[in-house]
Amino acid sequence: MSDLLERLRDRGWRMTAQRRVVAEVLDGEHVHLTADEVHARAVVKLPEISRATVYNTLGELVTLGEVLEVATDKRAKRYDPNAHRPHHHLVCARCGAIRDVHPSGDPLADLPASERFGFTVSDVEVTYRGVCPNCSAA
Amino acid sequence: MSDLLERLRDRGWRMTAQRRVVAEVLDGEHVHLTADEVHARAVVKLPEISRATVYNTLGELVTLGEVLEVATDKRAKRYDPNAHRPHHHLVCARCGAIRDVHPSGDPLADLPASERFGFTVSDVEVTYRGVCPNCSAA
DNA sequence: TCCTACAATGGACAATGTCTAAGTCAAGTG
DNA sequence: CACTTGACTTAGACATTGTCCATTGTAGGA
Repeated sequence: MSDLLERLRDRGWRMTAQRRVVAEVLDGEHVHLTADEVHARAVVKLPEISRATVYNTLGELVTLGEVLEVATDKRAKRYDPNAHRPHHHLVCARCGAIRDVHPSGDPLADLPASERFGFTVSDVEVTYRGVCPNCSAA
Repeated sequence: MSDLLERLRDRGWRMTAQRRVVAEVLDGEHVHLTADEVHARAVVKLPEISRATVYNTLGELVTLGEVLEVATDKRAKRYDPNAHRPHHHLVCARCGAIRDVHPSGDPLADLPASERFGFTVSDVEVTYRGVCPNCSAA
C-alpha cells in the first residue's frame, strides 16, 4: 500500500496525515468498507479527522482510479482498494459479507452488438448473490 | 400490467387507489424509476398519496417478487417492473439512462466452485457501463 | 349497512452524502 | 531555516433517501 502513497505523491498529491490514514485503512484484501466505516477506523488513528475529509479523500482516490466504488449494498457506497486486479463480487444476502471473485470468461464479450443500443460499452460489474457458509449453518 | 393487479388480488392484496396508481406508474419496458420518481408520478394521478405509502408499496411489490430492486445507481434504489423476464442492465455513465439487455451465456456458470467460498450462489446481477449514443454525440 | 382488520397519512427521525466559509499546513522558494 | 501560498481540513448546516409510528381512513366480508 505504500506503493499507493508513492504513486499519489508522484501525481502531485499533497501528503497529509489524514490522507495517509485513509489509505492505510483501505489496505488489504477483501476490504469493502462504507465511507462511514472508513471514517470510524480513521478516527481511531487520527481522532480529529473529519467526515468531510474522508468523503473528499475517497472521492479523489476513486477519480484517480486507485479505489473502486462498488454498489453491492443498496444503502451506502462501498470502497474497494483492489482496483488494479479486475474482479467481481460475491455477496451474502443475509449478513452482507463480501468476497472478491474471479469468474472465468469475459462478460463484456457476452453482450452482442444488437444488445448494445449504440452504447460504447467500457465496463462490467458483476455481483453474485447467495448465502455464505456461516449464515447457511445457522 | 392489469395481470399484475389480478395476481396481487389473488394473493390477498387489498386493492386501494394508491396501490393501483403505483402499479400503473411502474408499467412498461425499460422503466427504472427511483422511489421518489415513482412518488412524483403517482402524485399527478392521485395528489394526496404519501411518500410512506409509495415506499411501503414498492417494498411489498419487491417482497412478492413482482418488481426488482436494481443497484445501477449508487444514490437511490431503482425499481424494475420487468421481474418475470430475466435480464441485466446497460447504464450510461454520463446521463444515467438505463436499458434492459440480454447477454448470451450464463454468468452463474462462469463462477467455478473454487471461487464460491462455500456460498450457495443463487443470483447474478450484471451491470454494463458505457456512454449512450446521445451523450457520445454531444 | 356496519365492522374490523388492513392500509394510508404526515411528520418525526435516521442514515448517507454534499457544500461552504474559515482556519491550517505541506512543500517549494529564497 | 523562515516565508508564502494555495491546496487541504474542519465543523456544521443542508440535501437526499429511506424508515417508523400513532392516528385516521377504508376495502371488502358478514
